[in-house]
Amino acid sequence: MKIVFFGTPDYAVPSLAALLAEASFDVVGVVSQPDRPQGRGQKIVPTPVKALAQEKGIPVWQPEGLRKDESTLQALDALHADFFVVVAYGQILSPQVLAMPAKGCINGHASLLPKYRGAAPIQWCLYHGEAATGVTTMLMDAGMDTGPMLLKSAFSLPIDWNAQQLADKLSALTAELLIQTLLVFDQITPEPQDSSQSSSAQLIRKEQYLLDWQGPVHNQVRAFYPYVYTFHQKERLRILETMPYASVGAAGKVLEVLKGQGFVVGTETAAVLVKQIQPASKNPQSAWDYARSKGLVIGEVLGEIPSTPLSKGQG
RNA sequence: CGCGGGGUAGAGCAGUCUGGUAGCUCGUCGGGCUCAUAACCCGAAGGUCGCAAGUUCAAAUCUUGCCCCCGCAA
Repeated sequence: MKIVFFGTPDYAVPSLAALLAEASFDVVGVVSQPDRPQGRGQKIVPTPVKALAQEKGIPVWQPEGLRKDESTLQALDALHADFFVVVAYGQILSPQVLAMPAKGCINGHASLLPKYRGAAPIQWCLYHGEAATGVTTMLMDAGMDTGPMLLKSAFSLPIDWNAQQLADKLSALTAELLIQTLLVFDQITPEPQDSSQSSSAQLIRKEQYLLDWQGPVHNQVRAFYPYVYTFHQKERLRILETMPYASVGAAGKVLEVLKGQGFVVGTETAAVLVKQIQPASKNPQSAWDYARSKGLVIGEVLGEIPSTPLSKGQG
């Protein structure tokens, strides 16, 4: 069975690895996003999926825009694949591409469809405080995650999981479910999605990282981990870990400082115990350490955005 | 050469400008007090001050080079 794999980040790597490990599958090509400058110092690093593919000697294509890249399109068509398997690739497949493989294009999506269609299902699922989630494999069509569903795998979602933990779990689960889907593909009856039950998981915008003390603080922190930040003493302060806490107080106000544990901050609804934080330019540290060294006192209010612009390079 | 912050005891920090005994809070260990405690009191252990060279009578501190960590921006 000839397969072409489409994927880019770490999240997709277990899926590619699982396909490679299955003897009856022949991964004849890999498509990934172009390598882009990343991180401090603008270093260009290969995408994680590309790195694995190259290690295994599999040809890799990295078109800037797949739908218009004629040479890549021809090359993919010439592979005469049975399946295209797509996991977190990062580009939309045009109808021309979707029609290439003999049996179809299969996508592993990180939600229980039709809920959370789109680019960021993991984050929005956490943000809305879902009690359960899972992965879905589907036959792709031209819409955004609207194709007929093949298999699902669900589990209950612990209250203290953050996006990273959930992504790790879903990444592994996606790999398993994809293999299973491919192995029994001919026996599966695709099930159309009930679009009336659908919701969409929009791309994350940078503004969503600014903590809203009036909102679902705990869910925001874990959904957009580790990027959620607020301000304290005019400095950026990332909030890495919180837990719901039975107390009431004004949103953003420090209510208690708990020795060895952290500090409690009021929100619109209840309160949260802040456990782990990261000041700008520092390594992550416990909220208790921070409270002690910064002289955090009860009654202080977090989240006041400094009126003076941050210095160059910090904006 | 994108902008910037940082590396001092197990943890978080001060001290560096203006060179002169290595300091604070917490933790740990021992003892005491208490009905009791994450509270309080007394005491102790624990550090090549990121690495190297230089200047100096003397370097955590000044000079030069290097390593590592992180925030922003992309």
